[in-house]
Order: sequence, then C-alpha cells, then structure tokens
Amino acid sequence: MIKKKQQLNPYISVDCVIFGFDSDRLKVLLIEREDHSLNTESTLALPGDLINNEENLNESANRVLKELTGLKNIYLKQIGAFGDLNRISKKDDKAWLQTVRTNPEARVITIAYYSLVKISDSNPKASSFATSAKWYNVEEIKALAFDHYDILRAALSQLRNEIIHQPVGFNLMPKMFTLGQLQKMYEAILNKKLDKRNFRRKILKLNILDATQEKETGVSHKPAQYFVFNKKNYNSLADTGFNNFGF
Amino acid sequence: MIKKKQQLNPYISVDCVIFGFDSDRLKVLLIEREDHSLNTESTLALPGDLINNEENLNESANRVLKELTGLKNIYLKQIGAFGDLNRISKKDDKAWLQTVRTNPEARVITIAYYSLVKISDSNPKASSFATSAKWYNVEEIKALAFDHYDILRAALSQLRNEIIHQPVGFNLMPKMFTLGQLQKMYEAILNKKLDKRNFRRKILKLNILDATQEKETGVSHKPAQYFVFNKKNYNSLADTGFNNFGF
DNA sequence: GCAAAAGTGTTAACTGTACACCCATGA
DNA sequence: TCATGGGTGTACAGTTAACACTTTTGC
Repeated sequence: MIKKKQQLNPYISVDCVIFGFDSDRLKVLLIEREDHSLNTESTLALPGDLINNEENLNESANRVLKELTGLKNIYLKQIGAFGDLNRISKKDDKAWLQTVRTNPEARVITIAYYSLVKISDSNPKASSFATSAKWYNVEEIKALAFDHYDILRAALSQLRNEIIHQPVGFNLMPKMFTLGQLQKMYEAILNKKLDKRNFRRKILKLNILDATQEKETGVSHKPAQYFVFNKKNYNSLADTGFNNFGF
Repeated sequence: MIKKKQQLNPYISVDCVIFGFDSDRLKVLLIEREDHSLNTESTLALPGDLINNEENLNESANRVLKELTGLKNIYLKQIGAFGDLNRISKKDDKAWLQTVRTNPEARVITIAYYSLVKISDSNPKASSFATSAKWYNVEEIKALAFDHYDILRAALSQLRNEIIHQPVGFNLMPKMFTLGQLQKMYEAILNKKLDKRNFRRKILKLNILDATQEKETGVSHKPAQYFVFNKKNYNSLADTGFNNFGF
C-alpha cells in the first residue's frame, strides 16, 4: 500500500445515495448537519464530501461510503454530475458551508453515486460534520439540502431501471431470504404490487437462486423456504443482463 | 438577455460525443489538435473545453456544441463524469496541455455529453485550438487523446441502450427519409443486421411516422416512399418510452 | 378454528422471429 | 433484361398477465 499526500479538491465533491431495504420499505441513508436553527427537512443531506486530488472518483465515493457506513467492496455506480448554479441557492445551505468549508463560495460540482447495502451488515456512524447518519424511508423524503433531492430522484430512477435489467437487488438482501421478502423488495423499489405466482416463476427461471433446506421459524403462517443467491450464475448473468424481466 | 462576466473554471471541462449518420455509417465529430509531431490517432480528440463558472453544465455543453457545429437546441444528454487520475497520462497529451491551458498541471474532471445531429444541417468548424473538426466513422476509431476513447465507448453504449427504449434516432435523420434509411441507421448504431419485415412492422406500430405522398427519384430500383416523423406522437412516446423494442 | 402468508398451474393474448417472393425503376 | 432495393404475410415459439385454492403454522 502506497501512502500519498492527500489534498482536498475544493471544487469537486462526491455524494452517495445509499439505499437499503428493511424487509418492508426502501430506505436511504442520510446525515443530519449541525443545526442552524433550521427545520429538520433542510438539515438532512446525502452523505458526501470533497474529493481528494490523489484519488480516482470511484475511490472517493468508496472512501466516503466506508467512512460513513463502515462498508467496503460494495456495489457502487455513478449516477452523473450535478453542477447547476442554483444547487447552492438555499440560505441555510450557504450558511452551513461557511462553517465547514475553507472556500465556502467556490462553485462545487458534485459527482453522485448510488449504492445498495444490506442494512443488517451496515453500521452507519456520523462523520465529522454530520451529527447523525440514519436510515429514512425513501417515499417520505420530500426535500433535502442543496440539490440532493434531485440526486435522490435520479438515483431512484436509475435503480428502477437497473433492477429490471440486472440482478442487482441481492445487494440489498440478507444472505438468506424468502421469495416473499425478495418480492417485497421489488415492490418497494418499483412502488407497485406484483403478482406472486408470476414473480416466483420469473425470478426462479433466472437460475440465480439456490433453495436451502431451511425454513422460517416463529411465524404464524406456513413457514417459507429460505433461498440463497448463486454468485456464479449471478455473475454470468450480470455481464449480459436480461431482456425479459419487465414487471 | 443578461450578460455576465464569464470566467473559465480550470478544473472542470465538458466533452461532447457528437454522433451523426451519413445514410450509411455512424459518425462522430472529432477535432484535430495542433501537431506536436505525433501520430494522427493521438491528435484526434472529442470537442470539449473548460466550463465557465457562470453557466450550468448543460449550458456549457450546449455552448461548446454550438461553437463547434453551429447547431443549437440539439438533443443532448449527459453520459457522466470522467475523472480518473490517469486520464492525462499520455506524454503527448501533457505536452499539448502546456500549450493551451493556463494551469496545465491541474487535475481536470470532465463531464461528458453525447448528442445526435443531422449531418446535413451541421456546419462543423474548427475552434481556437482545433485545426480541424470532421466526421469520422465510429467503428474505425481505435484510439483518441486523453480518456476520450473510453468516453466514446460509454456514449456508444448509452446510445445503443437508448435507441431501443426511446425514439431518439430521428435526431440523426433528415426531415424526410425512407424506412430503408431508418433501418440502416438502427443497424449502424446497433452494429447488426435487422430483418426488414419485422423492422417495418415494429417501427410503424409506434405511430411516430407519417407517410408522405413523395417517393424517391433517380434510384435504379423501386422508389421508396418518404416518411416524416410525427412530433406530437413522438413527444408523448418519448415521455414514457417503450418496453418492447428489443431488436 | 381462524388469521396470515406460502405455495402451486392453466389459459388467452401478445410479441418475437424466421422466412420468400413479386414490384418498380435506371442502366 | 438485369440488378437493385422496396414492399408485403404467415406460422411457430416464447412471454406476459390474469386468476383461486390448498397448506402450514401460531395464537
């Protein structure tokens, strides 16, 4: 491992839209910034920070992600660059930048990434300028700091597109899961009900799920079989994608 | 129109992948830089330049596009940000930057856009540091300056994905065109042969083409009917996209 | 026994794909 | 008359979408 002198680039940041799934709803990891007597909504922001000049963009995103969730080697994908002039137009945002940046007036372009993590494996902890890092229901978010709400919507749109073309959703699931839980994840992401029989048939035909011998316990209904996900078949499928998965 | 003082941002550029179609092959607009006794391949680059601090990113892309092709109000879509440290690693590229940039050692992140233009309507002209701006066959490009080859491949990949989900290809076609010409465009973009009868059936079912009364003249075969493209139906389709257009 | 989610097949409509011949024109 | 690309229909296979009942468990 080579250590390099790291220098913040004051003009370019990365922001991460970190999705999780709690077996019921789609979640996103947000931080609270120090309060400047604002309402809660505008204190919430995507985790993100300035990049270092000696790291690649995806390394920056991975670093920020690791600093904020303790996770590494996570599915991580670029959404795009956001650099409109009015992205730093809210009074509260400007005031906040004064307190944390050495060059608060600089025009900052942000490169947004999204990632999918297992909530159970993650251990979000607040970083320097964040007073908390917590999971929020995506559907309940109506406003965020800067242009982060736009970024969140773009990430969601890209995730919805990706989930029906690539088997990426497993990054959100625990190691063992039932088909019902998996279906709930698709429903939460796509925000619509799916037919149980059709869902099971389609997802099993992809050949990326292996049935285990284990079953749910302690549930007051017929216990469901647990499945694990077959990494080998997943990888070959992830390369090509699948055409016919239009829910 | 409000005039603002424009100031170059030395850390962020836009690069444009401008696709055209010459009724046979997919083309891309490239510039030649001043020669530093290099081979031709590495003198070729995507048109692009530093952004101004007082314009939005897509305004920057539109400005560069207009400066280089004379076109405005063009289909233009962001591909993403490219900022790997080794994007400025070639000796020739470093030497060239010394001659055109006031801060040639700066780490520059580029935001890439792609656009689709009618070659017949465009009037590419070389800008300040370009000695030429010409159309090249996409399939013949094997190397470009900086990381521009990567950007070109990413643009092509995105275009291929988009062309089967959105009726965007008409941006490449002249006002009137035959179905044969349209099919050739799809074949050029997707780089594969399509079945004529199936293509015609599918594309007509989209309801975005209006037949005209005019026919080809001066061709030594049965003259083809000209079609124009129905903007109204196109727009409503462009919003929703289409699911089933998998060639 | 009842509430709750698991698990299971069939049918009809639609979509994709493969495939071959005649037509109108210029040379 | 020949070479060239335009224009047309059908049949088979695969996929989507809609739909209802029985099973197993905890309480």
